[in-house]
Formats: sequence, structure tokens, C-alpha cells
Amino acid sequence: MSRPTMPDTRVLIVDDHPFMRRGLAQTIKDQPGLSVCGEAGSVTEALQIIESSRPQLAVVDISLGEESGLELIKAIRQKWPDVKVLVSSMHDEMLFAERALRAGALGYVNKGEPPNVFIAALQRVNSGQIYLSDRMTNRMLDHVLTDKGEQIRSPIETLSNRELEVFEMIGKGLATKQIAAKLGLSPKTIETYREHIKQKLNLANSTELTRSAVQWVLEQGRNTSPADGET
Amino acid sequence: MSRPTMPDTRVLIVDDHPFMRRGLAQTIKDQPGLSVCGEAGSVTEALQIIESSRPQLAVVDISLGEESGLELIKAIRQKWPDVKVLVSSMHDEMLFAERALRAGALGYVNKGEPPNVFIAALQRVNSGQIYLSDRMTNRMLDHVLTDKGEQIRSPIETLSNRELEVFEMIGKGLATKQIAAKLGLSPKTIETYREHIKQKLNLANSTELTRSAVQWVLEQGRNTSPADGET
DNA sequence: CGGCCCCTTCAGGGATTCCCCGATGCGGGC
DNA sequence: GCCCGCATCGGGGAATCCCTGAAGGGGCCG
Repeated sequence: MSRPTMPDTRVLIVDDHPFMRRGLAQTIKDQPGLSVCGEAGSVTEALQIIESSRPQLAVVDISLGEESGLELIKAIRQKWPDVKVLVSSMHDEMLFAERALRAGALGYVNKGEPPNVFIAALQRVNSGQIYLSDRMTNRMLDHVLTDKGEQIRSPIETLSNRELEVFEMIGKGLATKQIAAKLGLSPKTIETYREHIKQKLNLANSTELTRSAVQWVLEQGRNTSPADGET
Repeated sequence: MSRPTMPDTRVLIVDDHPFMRRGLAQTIKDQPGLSVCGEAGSVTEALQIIESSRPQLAVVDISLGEESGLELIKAIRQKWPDVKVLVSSMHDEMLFAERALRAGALGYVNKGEPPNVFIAALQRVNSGQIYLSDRMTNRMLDHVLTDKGEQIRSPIETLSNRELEVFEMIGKGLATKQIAAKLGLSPKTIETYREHIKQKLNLANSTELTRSAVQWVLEQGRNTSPADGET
């Protein structure tokens, strides 16, 4: 074919970590046929760039600081259904992969994966197919087939998006009022979420809720080895 | 001026995320006077590279998948005390900055910071000074007043026996009333202890108190199970 | 398409806790 | 003797916790 310029597939990168953006961008640029048309560190920034530069692909981090990548994905799905979204997160895929797909993403890849895996995921999503890790794919199929594979789930997985969001903030030491302010909701609503979380996780009181949340947050960033005590 | 070749300061990057490594490396390379002498994704890999290429600086992520960056820092401190370590983590500095310095790092910078902040931190550490964010510096100075140069003493040691007892029970998930019952005291007394503990540990509210207590109990080593049979 | 269930959001109201204040007694230093 | 820290309680208003209810919306299922 005599096209002088076969246009690259244009990719938007959404991540709140500048270094991660840069690393992703570099890897994408190295790939023939792909180019980076923009970088965003927040939801509003991302929406603006999509508006102006209309990428075919978007690589979206789940946790955008205060904001949630899931919300961004839903917004994209609604306004620009043709923009294909690949979620790249460093969080547990068991918890977020399904939520990501439900929100409208086409794929979920862990940031710990080597670049070739990431690129493969990106190209698969670009072709309109769903990408998940083998383990996650099997797990999802199990859910469908066994109809109630819910029992083997961690109780934390039964939390809704909002509930999980609140749970994480509790674990980071935020009080009810602070969470309400940060999410722009009534403290009463946060109280309700706390109740729901306690029910789902079978926690007796507020102290246990906080304890559980703190523990979970610490495990998310697995680092504290107990070999700390000298003397 | 007169020196024909001013050799670059050589930096090792230790991070389990390939894209983050790449982003960090690129930013460092852009900086005149700095060069990247190696990248590692695990503790053993990092130690090997240090052995072979002897960097002056090491940028270390706290959470290296299963491993702990803190262990790596301790090992570096022991074998190559002249290698200066800057910790770069995406987790809450309130939780990990102090531990990082105790382990032997010279600085802690959040990955969410823009590149210029990161570079400033790196150069400050390179000059042998400690780098922390302003907020964290104030926080540390607030409750740490010891002879400089030696290890920092945990403010938890300033708790009285009763206070420590209560602190531990809080960390195990007990509510105020439960603690009062267990110790045969008035709930009002427990409230007072909670107040005292918050003052001594410089904690703002009840949530932070619980968070701090839970963290401490987890670090103490998990022999005394909190008696929550979650089946 | 009419239920049905879950999610999200909020309110009411009593019980409880939080948080700042003060108070008592008791021991130890100086 | 005096001061200071520790252990122990109380008052009281503000905040929360905890339980209950409820309204709107979306998805699923027969």
C-alpha cells in the first residue's frame, strides 16, 4: 500500500506517579506503531487530554492519589466508548481486575510485569480483545461456571467499590469526617459504609474495623519485617 | 574548569517495578553529574550489583514484592557504609519514613513527587545530608529529641507501664469499655490513658491512635493472637 | 416488564465515646 | 517541703457509633 505515513496508534497514559508515567511512556514509544499522545496525573486532566487529542488507547492506573481510576474509566466509557482502556495497577488483581472490567476497561495488567507482557496486553486491548493474566482468566471463568464461587473469596472482595475506598482511607488513619470531606459526601453516608463493611467483614465494633483496615493497608505495602527489634 | 573529566556520581536503582525503574533511570540520566550504574528488582540482585559496580548512591523502594527494602538497606549499611541510600516509596511517609532512617537510609521521598523534588532529594543525600519532606521533618523533630548521629529512640518507650498495657490492648482491637473491664478500672480511666498516649505519641485523634497501636502490635511479633477466628 | 436485590446516598435518635478540663492520692527527687 | 509524674476517677459538651429506615437507580431474571 502506498500510504506515506501509517499513523501510529495513539496512547494516553494516566498515572499519578510521574516516574511511572515516564517509564510507561518510554516503553510505549519504543514500540513501532505506538506513540504517546499525552500524559495525565488526574481524572480531570485525563478527560481534558482525551477531549483534545482523542487517543485510541488509554493506560489507566487504578489509584490516582485521591481519585479513583474506576470513575475515570466509567466517564470514558460514557463519553468516548471507542477509547479502549487498559488498567495497569500495582494492587492485587484479585480485588480490582473484575471491578476494572465492570467499569468498562478491556484489560488489567499488573505493573510488576516486564515490559513485553505489558506491550502484549496493550496490543491485545488495541485489537479489541480482553486481556487478563492467565491466573485471573481462570478465576473469572471459575466464577461463571461454578455460579457461586463466591465462598472461596476473601471477604474483602465482597466490598463494593465505595466501601473498599472507605476501608482503605480508614486504614490510612482518616476519621469519618475527613473521609466525608475528601469524598464530598455526608458523614452520615460514611457511617453507613462503615456499618456495611463491619457487617461484611464480620467486625464487632469500630476498633476492630480500624484494626482490620490498618492491617490490610499495611499488607498492601508489604514491608514491615518483624526482624526489627534489636537488644 | 580545569578538570578534564569530572566523573559522574553513579546511582543504583532498586525497584521491583520495571516501569518505575525506567522512569527513575531516565530522570537521573537527564541530570548532569549523575549516571545510572545499574538496576535491580530484588535484594540479592541489588547486592550483586553493588559488589560489582560500587555505586555512590542507591535509590531503594521500600516494598520489593515479597522482600523488604528495609532489609536491603540494613545489609548495605553493614557491608558498604559509604553507599548513601535514598528511599523512594509510594506509601505513606508517615508510616515508613522513620523506619527507613532507622534502617540506615539518608532520605525518604515519595514517588508521587515531581522529578525536580526527587532530584533535589537525591543530591541532598549525595552530599551526606538527610532528606525528608518539610511536613515529615517537622513531625520527626516534634517527638524526637536525642543526641544526633545515633539511633532514634521510639517515643513508645516514654509510655508508662499502664499506658503501654492499654496501648497494646487497643492494638489488639479492644474497645475502651472492654479494656476497662479487663483491667478492672473505670472506662474514664482508660479514656485518660488514651489521652496521655495520644499526647506522648503526638497523635491527632482516636483513629490515629488505633492505627498506631495496631501497627505496633503487628510489629511486636504475632504470637498473641487477637482471638478473631475468621473462618 | 415487574419484581428483586444490591449499591449509593442520607437522616433520626439513643448509646457511647471523644476530648478537654479538673481532682485526688501516692511516690520520688532535689 | 515542694514539684512532678503516675494512677485513678469525674463533668460535660461535642462528636461518633450503632441501629434502623428509606429513597432512587441499575442490573438481572423469569
